[in-house]
Amino acid sequence: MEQAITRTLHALSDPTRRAILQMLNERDMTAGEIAARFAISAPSVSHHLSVLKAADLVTAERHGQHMIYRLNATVLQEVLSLVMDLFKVGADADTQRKEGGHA
Amino acid sequence: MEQAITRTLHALSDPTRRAILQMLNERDMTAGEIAARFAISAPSVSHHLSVLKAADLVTAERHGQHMIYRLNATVLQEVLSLVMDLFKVGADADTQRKEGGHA
DNA sequence: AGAGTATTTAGAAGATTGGCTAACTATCTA
DNA sequence: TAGATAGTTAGCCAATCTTCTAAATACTCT
Repeated sequence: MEQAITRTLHALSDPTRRAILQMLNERDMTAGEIAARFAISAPSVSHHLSVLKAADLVTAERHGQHMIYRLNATVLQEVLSLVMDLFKVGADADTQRKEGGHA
Repeated sequence: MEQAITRTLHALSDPTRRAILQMLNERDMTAGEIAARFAISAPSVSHHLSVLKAADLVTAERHGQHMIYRLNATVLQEVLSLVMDLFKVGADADTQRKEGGHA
């Protein structure tokens, strides 16, 4: 669980991966469509996608020749909420906790 | 700004650094007090503190022989909010980009 | 079955990270 | 001024990260 947070935050700490997540937030995309929007090679993008998948931030589904990637918005939201909760950020800790019961 | 998010998320992606932030969320502490709670060496803790300081997640103030570290809760909250906003998780992608104005 | 397209896996180079010990700087106290 | 204490900086090493090219796998179409 602690491990999961580490994996998720690490996945989010890379600008390319965040850009991928933002693209997927607009719409589902194939690996090729995603790769086409970056200067780095397709295998590198594929690797980033596997990191995001390992962190459960995206899901992948094969459609014929294509792999369709989809944002796992729930997990992203949960982890960020969890981190916020973890630190009870903000001077007013009780304001933070009211919304806390999510998972 | 994009760079700042990367630095902050990277700083948060290490379990030791998150533990330090949680400790500082309870109360301000000296470098020595923090170091004493970990199995790793004092120089290693000092390095983690410098990473957190570079990410503006903590501030440091000298008090005589001691360095007192303090959580910068505002920055932590802002960055996490920013990331949530960035992906506007769970919401319609339509509203997503409009609310960019935060910090 | 064979050719072509989409994507991943393998293996390697180069950069970065996180840990260590040793040495340095800064401050306090005698 | 010298010695002790607190913390950081420097230099090193092993592990991990990001990227690449080349090769393998998965699927479609003829």
